[in-house]
Amino acid sequence: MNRTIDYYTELAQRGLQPSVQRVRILEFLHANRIHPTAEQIWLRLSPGMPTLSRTTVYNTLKLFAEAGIVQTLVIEEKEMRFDIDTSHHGHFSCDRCGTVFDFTASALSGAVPSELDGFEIRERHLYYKGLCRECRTKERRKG
Amino acid sequence: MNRTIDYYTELAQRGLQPSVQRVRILEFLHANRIHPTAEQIWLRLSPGMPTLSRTTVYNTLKLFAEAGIVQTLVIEEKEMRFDIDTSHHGHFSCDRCGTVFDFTASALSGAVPSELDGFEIRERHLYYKGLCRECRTKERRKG
DNA sequence: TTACAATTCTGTAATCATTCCAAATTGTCA
DNA sequence: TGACAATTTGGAATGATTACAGAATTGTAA
Ligand SMILES: [Mn+2]
Ligand SMILES: [Mn+2]
Ligand SMILES: [Zn+2]
Ligand SMILES: [Zn+2]
Repeated sequence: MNRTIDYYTELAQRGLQPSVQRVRILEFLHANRIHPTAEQIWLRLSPGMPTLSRTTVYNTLKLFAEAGIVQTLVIEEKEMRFDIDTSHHGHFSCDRCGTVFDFTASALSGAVPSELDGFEIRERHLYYKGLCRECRTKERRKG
Repeated sequence: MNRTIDYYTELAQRGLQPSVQRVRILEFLHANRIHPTAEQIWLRLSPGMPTLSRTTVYNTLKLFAEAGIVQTLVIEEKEMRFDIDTSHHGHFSCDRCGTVFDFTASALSGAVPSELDGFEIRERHLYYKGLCRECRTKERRKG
């Protein structure tokens, strides 16, 4: 089982040229389901690809988003996150540790309120914010 | 009926000093339910208050958010919007004209999925993106 | 009122994620 | 191999937001 080949062909089948950079970024997204930012991806890949440019990471993620390979999450101001899981699900962002958790959300698949009759809905997002279980425990210990 | 006095006392009751700038910004938010950005508020208020600083608008909105007077919306990357309506409701953002619409969303009041047992939920947001009715019509005409 | 401290406001500089852009590199195919 | 197109690179530009330090305003007590 050669993952690199898998992702190489996945890109080719979608009509995207499977450059080394694109395959590595796609690999990273599949292997690290952490809703990373562009910067996080660059930080993790650049040791193994010293010439990798931040701009390439940004360009590639934009390309992937347009091709429907990833969905973009805007939860915190300023930083965009990328999710290789494009299915309908909700996100919980911890204010303390910054982790973004997935959760099942039937609300995203149900009917649209009549107030939006005639609107064309292209994306639906549900996100919660607060403290994750671990961080909540830690906060309690401190008081 | 003197709105200025109303908002003056509203701030005072919340323990916030009702400065001229704060009252004007609060007035604006009540009168213009457009989920404005800080920049929009500044652009609309500065003609009548030539010395108003952008920084003051940002500081005041942060203060209002901490006091629970407004809720902050992060829908588009980079720009934060402010909503004087802090009740649970969903938002639809039009990709074409940028307008942010409200809609009723029972999903925001319901039960939390068991995946988030033990989590402390502080905020819930539901937002859709796409084309509003008007923009959809315009797009169709063009083909 | 007056004086002084505390709070608020102002304007410029700094920050930082993202985008722009032109040059360099790589891929395609005759 | 040679030409042309697509992709990558890295440094500069952008733009919303924040930091900061001095100026203005307000509150308080004599
Ligand atoms: Mn996810
Ligand atoms: Mn609203
Ligand atoms: Zn946490
Ligand atoms: Zn529209």
